[in-house]
Amino acid sequence: MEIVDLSTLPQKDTRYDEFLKQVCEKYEMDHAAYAGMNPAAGSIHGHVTYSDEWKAHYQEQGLHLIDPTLHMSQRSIAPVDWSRLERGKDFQRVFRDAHDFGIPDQGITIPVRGPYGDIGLLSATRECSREEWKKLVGSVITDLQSLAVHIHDHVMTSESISRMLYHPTLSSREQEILQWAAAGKSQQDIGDILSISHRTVEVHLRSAREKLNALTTPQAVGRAIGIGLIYPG
Amino acid sequence: MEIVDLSTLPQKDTRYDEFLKQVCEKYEMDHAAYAGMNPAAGSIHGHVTYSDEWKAHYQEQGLHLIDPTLHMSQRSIAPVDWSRLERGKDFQRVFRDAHDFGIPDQGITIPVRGPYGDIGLLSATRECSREEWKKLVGSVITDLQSLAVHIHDHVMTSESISRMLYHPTLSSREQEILQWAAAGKSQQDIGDILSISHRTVEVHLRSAREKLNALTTPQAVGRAIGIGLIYPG
DNA sequence: GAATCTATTGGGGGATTCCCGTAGTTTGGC
DNA sequence: GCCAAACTACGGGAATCCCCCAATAGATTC
Repeated sequence: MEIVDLSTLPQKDTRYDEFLKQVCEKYEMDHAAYAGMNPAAGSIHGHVTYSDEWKAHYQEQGLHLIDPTLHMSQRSIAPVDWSRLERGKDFQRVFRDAHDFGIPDQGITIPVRGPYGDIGLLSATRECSREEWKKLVGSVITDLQSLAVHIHDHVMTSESISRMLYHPTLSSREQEILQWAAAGKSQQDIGDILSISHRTVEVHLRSAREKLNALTTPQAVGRAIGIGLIYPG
Repeated sequence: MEIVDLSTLPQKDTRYDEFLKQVCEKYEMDHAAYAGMNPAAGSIHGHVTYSDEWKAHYQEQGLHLIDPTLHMSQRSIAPVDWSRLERGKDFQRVFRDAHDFGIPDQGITIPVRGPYGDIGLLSATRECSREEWKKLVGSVITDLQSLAVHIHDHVMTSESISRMLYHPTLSSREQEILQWAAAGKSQQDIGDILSISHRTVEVHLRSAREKLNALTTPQAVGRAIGIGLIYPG
């Protein structure tokens, strides 16, 4: 996974940073962050109101690989209050570091999903008492959900980023062969079915794995199904 | 695609119908409808406040195959006002029929996506002037977005739906290991992660394949994702 | 015409999966 | 208490997958 800090791009679009700042002000938050990711394409990109030092540290340390807020988002639909995250090793690591940069572990993340396996996350943090936080969240969560959809939709439909993040396209042969693999056929079977060498089948499977950023065929099949390139066989 | 009317099931859960009715009342709508679909698994299920006659007609005619509100939802993240739908052949067909059953073509559909490729749609309609409708939508859309997430999350995690769709149930260990396989881990990797022998991992994968009636692990992963037992890793 | 991409086939070899067993412990239900 | 099922663990051997390499033909692009 590679991190792309959208604010450093040449076609930098300051509207998003501005947008996040406004979110902070309007909803009385310390920080707001948007992250978009596409596991199949293997990319993460984002806008944050955090300090540049934290951004640099986060990227240097590869914290995106263990960030529990990112992991959570891969399986949740509903907003997740950080207090409900599992207090594991990764959590300790990320939030201990975050604390050193003045970022509290009191926050909320709202995931939204797009049609191409893309995931958008809108997070907001605030340092205050637990009671105060609960009350705040209750009063702004529906607005934040709406904003999360809005910003993710906006980012994904913008030309510059969508080209980077769009789900990979398999060649018709790759798609065909992956479909047979999902149907439980071995490489030899597929070769016989398509009247080609099982060697060739393996080549196509490999390139399909590469395009889907998958380490194994099972993972490739899973991702292809997840983004609708093939169907469960 | 097969349609399942959740309200006709023996384990019928009237809370959803009740919920939709309340949505109508609270937000001054004529009708509200929830539809959940999983293109990968090829299923559609739903709750509606429409008349039984319309439900029957809809299913008999197979209107779900051409319903533009369903099609739209497969590629959109943001809410879609029906006035923005393409006025094509399918639109004419569905909404002409709908009109005969007292359902207006003024409505809005809010799509939400889950981690398994599942899509939830919350729709609401109201017969009134264009100005009135615009004003109404503006004032309730954020609430509806929030409700859409809520109901879809609820339906997808409810026991009844998963039982209804006849899913083989994997043991927690099998599910866990299959999830790691979908994440691209080898049997040896998984054994190391879970601190068990890679032989044992293979046993669990085998029984998972048997339960899913799959010939290979890729097929098992695909099916498990298709029916929502695991998510693409 | 050259370069690039895709589809195709092949060899060799190591890594991995998969199927055939056996067997002890735990867990939950009857 | 008993039984079925799940979970754990181990091993041999065959099948399969996966990765390295190279090579040809056709289509498209520059």
